Amino acid sequence: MDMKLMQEKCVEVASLLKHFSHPQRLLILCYLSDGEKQVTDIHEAVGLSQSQTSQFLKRMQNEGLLGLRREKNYSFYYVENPDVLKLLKSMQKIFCK
Amino acid sequence: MDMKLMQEKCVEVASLLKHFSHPQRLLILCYLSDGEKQVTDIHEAVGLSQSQTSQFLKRMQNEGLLGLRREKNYSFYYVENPDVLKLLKSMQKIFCK
DNA sequence: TAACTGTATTATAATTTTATAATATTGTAA
DNA sequence: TTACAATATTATAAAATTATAATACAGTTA
Repeated sequence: MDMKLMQEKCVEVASLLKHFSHPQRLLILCYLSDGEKQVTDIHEAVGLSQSQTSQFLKRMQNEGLLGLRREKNYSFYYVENPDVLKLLKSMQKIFCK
Repeated sequence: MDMKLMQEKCVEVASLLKHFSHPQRLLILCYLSDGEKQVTDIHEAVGLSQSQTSQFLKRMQNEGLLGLRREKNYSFYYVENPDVLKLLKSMQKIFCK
């Protein structure tokens, strides 16, 4: 792979990986890696404030990592980007064995 | 894997992944993933200033991602952390095909 | 030893991210 | 329709990161 192409890839991938670089936000992603969850469950599971959890989720949704499904007055977030899911799985193999 | 353990892992892994979250720094890591390189080569390859390249390299060395070998008046940096190397390879599979 | 090359350091400004608190919105159930 | 639960938004303060410029240092070579 040539440097020029690699550079472009790195811009794209780094902007995804920004979201992996915060402990509880990474935990959110791991938590979501086995299926959709509602906001309150997420914020209680990872120990972030409701506000910050909501902000993080929204941002990750805006940037295409997560998807959102609304039902009743719940918001269910899930990992939408398939590459992100792949990466989470392979990180679990590398770091959690 | 339980939440408590996962939380600890995420603290550790997120601090590694911080270094993946900047485009040219990620490019440095990719560039080094096929072997050691000297600083000038690195900064020319990735298009960062000499100063910033040196700062990034030093920081990644301090945090255990990179190793350093000195020869003559050159500094050769290489990926020292084997998990980082594994992750780089698996990212290349996911994002660069 | 003087000049040069490669690398590191320092200081600082600019920007981005993170954290926190307060409040707003929306749907649901009493 | 009131009250409540779930989620979102806003503003702002604090902290961390990134960028830039200037300079220092160390080894090499003329």
